[in-house]
Amino acid sequence: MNVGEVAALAGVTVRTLHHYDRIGLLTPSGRTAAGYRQYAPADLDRLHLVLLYRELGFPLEEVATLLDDPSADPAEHLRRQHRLLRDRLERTTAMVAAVEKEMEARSMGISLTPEERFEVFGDWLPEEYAAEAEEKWGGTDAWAQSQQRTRAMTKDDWLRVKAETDDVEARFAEALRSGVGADSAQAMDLAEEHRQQISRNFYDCGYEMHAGLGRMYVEDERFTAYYERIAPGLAQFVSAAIQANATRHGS
Amino acid sequence: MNVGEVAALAGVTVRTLHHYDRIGLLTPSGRTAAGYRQYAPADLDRLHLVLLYRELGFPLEEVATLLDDPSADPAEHLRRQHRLLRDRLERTTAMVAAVEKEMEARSMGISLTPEERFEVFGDWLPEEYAAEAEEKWGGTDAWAQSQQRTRAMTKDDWLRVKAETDDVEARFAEALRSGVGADSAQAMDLAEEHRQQISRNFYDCGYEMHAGLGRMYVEDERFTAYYERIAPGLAQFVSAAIQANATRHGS
DNA sequence: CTTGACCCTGACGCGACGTGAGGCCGCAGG
DNA sequence: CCTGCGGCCTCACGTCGCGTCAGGGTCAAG
Repeated sequence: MNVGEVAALAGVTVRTLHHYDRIGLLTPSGRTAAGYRQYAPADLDRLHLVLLYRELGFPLEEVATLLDDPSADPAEHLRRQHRLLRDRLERTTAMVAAVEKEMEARSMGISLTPEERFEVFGDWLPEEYAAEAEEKWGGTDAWAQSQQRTRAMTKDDWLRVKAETDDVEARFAEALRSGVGADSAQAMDLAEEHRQQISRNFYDCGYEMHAGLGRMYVEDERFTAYYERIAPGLAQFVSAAIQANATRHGS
Repeated sequence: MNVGEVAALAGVTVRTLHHYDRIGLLTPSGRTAAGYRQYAPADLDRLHLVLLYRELGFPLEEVATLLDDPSADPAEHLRRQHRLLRDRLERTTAMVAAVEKEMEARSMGISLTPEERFEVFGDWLPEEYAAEAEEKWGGTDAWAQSQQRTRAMTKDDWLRVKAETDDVEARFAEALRSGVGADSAQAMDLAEEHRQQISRNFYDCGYEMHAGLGRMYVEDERFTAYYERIAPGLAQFVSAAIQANATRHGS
């Protein structure tokens, strides 16, 4: 098959295929004497995967690394795409619910708080993150462990975990409001609880790794945003408390 | 509220807010003496709408026109967003189903045809299109009519329409395969049937408007892709048949 | 042997920001 | 009082995923 046919079949432009060829994401397996690109069935398979990952928000470069990973067979890709699509489904459902909630509220003359309204944008444990998390930490033991455990979670498990998390976060916020320092025993104890919670629910999180996480809370804007939405200054506070706790344990 | 706080609340970067300010999409309603951006609650409302439309794939410029349209009250936006989100939900569900189908097939050692695999990318009556269609034709009578009628459709209605459409398309494909010309009576009759189908189900489609549609089938790559997926050469064929039919009626 | 559809390779443009650079607030601590 | 230090400001250039010509070869049908 030549470019035009493939483009029509897959619903993309010819230019897109040229682009994928040039960046090495999808090189047609053959060329005619005149230089025409010739796509084999295997190329179509690959294109299919590419388009799905693209749709899910992966940058093309990462799609390439995913597809060129020799340790990932086709079934692996299907499973991953299935997971990501279901995440997306969940997120979209949540957004629909949020809009319906707002419509309801409007029709009753009530108005929601800003926090309520942006809720769905803040609760980004969603696909966008799933994609990136995998790039950053995919392949690490922690990641594998986390994947394994979360896959085994039922909806109830998940709600329990969420409740636990919310609880610690709320108590962090309270500590912050009450004015105690991030290096106070109270704050450090909360940090320790946070660490153990992660270890229990996701992956073995040692002090060093926990400290790394803490740093991320202030360096990655989205994590910062997550904590700032709970209370202004909370990202810094939690991060500092985690460092203090790690230091306390290390010394 | 200043930029940082708003950014944290909404889960976007400060730079994004700067950008929205510069392009006039979201201008903070005030500035301090020092030039600091000051966001009022109304600005947050607007930001919320912006982010939802953005998430739904609208280009920012179009978001601006949507939001600045004085004839669109907040409830209107909510309804539209609700609609678009539900479209997205449907599409994602279809994609999940497609992946599951492929997993099933793999596990049974069967392999799908390329057409089957790209199906979900071809059946783009989805959000992506909804967004664009509204930009191109929003405000025209045809669009309004179509909106009104499709809103009133039940799921069964929709399936019936889809079946009708598939039928005519299949007969077009058959005509093409049988080798009759696009200007044959057979082809023109099919074109006429196509026109009446649109008139019945969507909006009054006169010969001139139909000819315009036909042109689009070959000029817009995605329409072309849609027909090419049914049979190679079908986009041209249908388009030509429509022109011929319009000419026949006009002369 | 022409014609028209399809293919090629540059190369520039664009949308939606990311990412510094260089410099001005503003307020807590010495 | 001034000195940090985080937050804010405005350029301004960089990036990603293509869109869109420009200039030219290719191929099947008539």
